[in-house]
Amino acid sequence: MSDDIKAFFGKKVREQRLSQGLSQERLAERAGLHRTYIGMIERAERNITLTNIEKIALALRIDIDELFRKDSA
Amino acid sequence: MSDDIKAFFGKKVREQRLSQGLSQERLAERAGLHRTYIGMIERAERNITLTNIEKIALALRIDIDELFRKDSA
DNA sequence: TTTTAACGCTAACTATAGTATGTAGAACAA
DNA sequence: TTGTTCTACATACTATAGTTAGCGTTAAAA
Repeated sequence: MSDDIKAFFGKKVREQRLSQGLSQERLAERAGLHRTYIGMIERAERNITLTNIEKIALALRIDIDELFRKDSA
Repeated sequence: MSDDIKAFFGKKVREQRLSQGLSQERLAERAGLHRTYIGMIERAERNITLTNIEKIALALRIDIDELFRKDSA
């Protein structure tokens, strides 16, 4: 349950990142976060906070709620 | 910016909680969190993590993305 | 009144998120 | 080959989230 949500979020980030042809490093630069941190998020190894969720959404140029929508579309 | 999102989220939680006629304490019980913690979230004093975002959404019986939608409707 | 419910706010301890460094390996290009 | 890019992973430090206890206030109920 508490792990599912991290896996869900990580998958969403990876989906969005790859669909935009971004590397983890490029996304990290855009978001002002570290290269390895993005990897940890995608691998569901970190319980990310609200402010970093926002940074990633901004870096992906999408709304936050899109990172939580169940239908990927 | 990093504070706006906390305020935005806190307002959303409060809106939803009040619209369901719940006290902070009742919501806290449902979510398995502490009374004062819910207050801190609503007052934008805490940078909440993903797993607690999920707990609150579950306690409010709504999807997480609803807590991030800009149109309250 | 006083009792109760709800909330704000402070303070403090413990757990862990945030952040960075370094190593290794796969894939592909020169 | 050698070099580059991308990613996984393993630590590890420090900043802060998670959590609880306690006190004060307001408002309504008894």
